[in-house]
Formats: sequence, C-alpha cells, structure tokens
Amino acid sequence: MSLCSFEPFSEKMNSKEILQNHISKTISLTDEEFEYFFSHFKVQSFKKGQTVISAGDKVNCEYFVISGCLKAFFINDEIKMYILQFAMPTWWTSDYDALYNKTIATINVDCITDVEVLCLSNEDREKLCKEFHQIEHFFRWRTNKGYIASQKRLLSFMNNNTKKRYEELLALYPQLYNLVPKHLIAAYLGVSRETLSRLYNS
Amino acid sequence: MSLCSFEPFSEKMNSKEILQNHISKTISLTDEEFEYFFSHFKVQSFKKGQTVISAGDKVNCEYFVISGCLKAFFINDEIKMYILQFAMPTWWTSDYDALYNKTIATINVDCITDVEVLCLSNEDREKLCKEFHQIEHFFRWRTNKGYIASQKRLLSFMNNNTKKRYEELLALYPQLYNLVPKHLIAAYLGVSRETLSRLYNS
DNA sequence: TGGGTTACGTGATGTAGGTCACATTCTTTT
DNA sequence: AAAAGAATGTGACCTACATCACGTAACCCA
Repeated sequence: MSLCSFEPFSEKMNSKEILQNHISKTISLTDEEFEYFFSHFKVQSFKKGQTVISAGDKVNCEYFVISGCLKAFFINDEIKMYILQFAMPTWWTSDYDALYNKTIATINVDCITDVEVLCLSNEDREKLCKEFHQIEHFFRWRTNKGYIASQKRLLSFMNNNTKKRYEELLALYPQLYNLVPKHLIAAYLGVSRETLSRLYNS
Repeated sequence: MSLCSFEPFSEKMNSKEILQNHISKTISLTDEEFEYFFSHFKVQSFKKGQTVISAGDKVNCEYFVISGCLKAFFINDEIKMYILQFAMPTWWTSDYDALYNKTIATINVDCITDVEVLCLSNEDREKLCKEFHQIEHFFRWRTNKGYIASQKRLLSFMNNNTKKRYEELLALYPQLYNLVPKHLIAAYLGVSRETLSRLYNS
C-alpha cells in the first residue's frame, strides 16, 4: 500500500493524522477545531474489487483516501470503460456532479486494491463550510487544484498523442506502473489495451 | 452582442447589475456589501482581436464577461491552437493555473468580438474571500461548477466521436454557430478545420 | 493442484481524421 | 471599388488507432 502514498510516513500515521497533515497544508485549525472537523468523517474499509459508488445510485458522500487505490470511471453503452481518476492516498474522490447537484450517479467508483477511506457526507461538508470559514477556504482550494488539473489533462488530450500522454502519466505517477493493470492505464489514456501494449514494446 | 447572453435582459442592465444578478444566484449580499465587493472590479473594454492574456506574461486578474465573446486557448509548437473555453457574458475566464500558482501564463486569452469585462485581481479576490465568508462560498461554488463541467468535457472527449461532440457543443451553446468562425469551433473540438467542414456537409 | 478467470501480446484489416494543395467566397482595409 | 487577407470547401493521400481474432502467461481459489 505504501506504493500509493504521496505523503511521507503515512504508513506510520493513523487516518486522523493523515487527514490533519493533509489539511494543514492549506489551512490552520486548532486541535479542538480539527477534532470537531474529524468527528464528521466515517472510516470505511473495502476489499479489492468492491464497489464504492454505482452508476444509477444516489450519492451521499465524498471519500478521502487513507490507503490503497480506487478508480472513478464511466461505462459507455455497457461496454467501454473510461477512467476519470485514479484515487490514491490523500486524494478525494466521488461523483461530484451527482453529489453537488443531488442527481443519481453517472460514474462508478471501485477499488483497485484493498482500500481505507474517510467518508464525508454532502450535508456535513456544507455544514462544516458554513460553520468554519477556514474549512470553506480549504474546500475552495481543493476544488481549484482539481479544476486546474482537469484543464491540464484536457489540453494534454488534445495536444499530445497516446505515447506522450502515457509517458506524462508515468512521469507524474510512477507508482501506477506497478500498481494497476495495463488495461486500466489504457482506459485512463482513452485508448484500447492493444494500442497501449504495442506502444511500450517499441 | 445579445447573441452571447445567457441571462435575460442583460443588454438592458449595466455591468454592476449583471454582476449582482449573477452572484445573487449563489449567495445573498446586502446592497452595502455588494457595493464594497463591486468596488474591487475594474471595467475594461477590448476591441475584436485584442489580446487579454499572452502566454509568457504574468497574470494578475481574472475576468468576468459583461458582453462579447472571448477565447482561452493554447498554442502548440507555435502552430496549432486548442481552445479551452469560449467565454461568454456572465462567465469567468483567466489562466487559472498561472493566476493561482503565480507562474507565467501558458495559455492566451483574446477577443472574438468587441468585449466588455470586469477585472478582479488575484489579491483582491483573496482579500474579499477572507473578509466575507459568503464571498468565499461564492467562489467555491463557481469553481465547483467549472470542475464538474471540465470533467464532463473530458469524458465527452474520450467517449464521443467528433460529430457527437460537435452536436453536443451546438446543443449547449446554439449562439456559437453564428458568432464564431468554424475553424475556432474545430479548435475547440480538437480536430482540423477540414474535418469539421466535411462533417456538416453530410 | 488443477481449472477457470484475468491480463497481456500480436497479426490482419478497417476507418476516422490529419495533412497538403488548391479553389472559392466573404470580409476588411484603404 | 480594388486589393489583400480571412474563412471555408473539397480532392488525394497518409497515419494512428480501433476492432477482431487467437494465443500464451499469470493469478486466484475451491
């Protein structure tokens, strides 16, 4: 699991410390405030292969990854899969469209490895944002970063060919190479597994 | 210019009313608070073809569009152009990566038509967010919406062929068809102008 | 420990879209 | 009103990638 970790020593930290360490990079809360914040999260464990969000279901929570790796993906015509995000430790994942707009999920989230997450409901996030200006600030910045990353990926999609996008992905997240099967990397890049296979045998 | 407008009667409103109408959809400010908020914006006018942000420059502001239409785009190898966003009345635009991370611009913004914008500096936005919890809330929601839209476009890119993406774009923004030249629509879709041309002649 | 599922490699062939080249029309400038 | 410059249409040809098909290797798990 330590393969997925972006923040040092996380395997020595418990989930509370991992979250505290994560948010302290953006805002400062007193220990008391953080305790209150943390009390709204629920620890959940999943086994490899288990489903966290199914397309068609109602979505109530977002998930902060403590350990393991998940994928958020879309299934086209019940056939092809496209991966929107690999979620690694200290990343957040959900179907944010469904979550914020209170519609049913159009994307799925499931577990590539055994996973531990902290789960925060939509209502609790909004409540916390209302109660603590700092927490609203934190979530604004988190989304900002996600937005910027998403724009960059879009650009890379238009501008780069598959080979370049593959190299870019591995440069950014070298741990993916050993952690997730190649056909999932293909699904992230938006190409067939055959094309990806031919790519790195040359 | 009324072609670009998504909010009714905007041509009868002045820039202050347009902004007030826009933010009142997410938060409620007193008239006094709004006056203070508005006092941080600077009106700017541009002629068709003028540059607002150049790749390589420092980026200090984000722009709220009052009238007209801009494009935010990336130039690859000094040759190919990819459009990240068409910015229409009541939309926000900038190079957010450069703006938030205080780096130089990698994307350009220029004017497809004559344009009027309200300009807000990064420092003033952060100051206002700090001073008014409500304003921080507004900007969190604005970015949320942008993030969700960006994810959807990414999915559409992977999942749909050019024809479908073209129809999707026109269904969402019918006014684009008459407002912007076809080769810019091609640059938004990420295909060559020739391909797009052949597409709707069939 | 063996049988079934999942992951991966590779050939043959089809196709969407890119690139280049040139013609036509529409728009802007002087 | 003429000239120059954009924007668009269209043919010929090329390339990256998809799809189908089949084979092999690795990994569960009963």
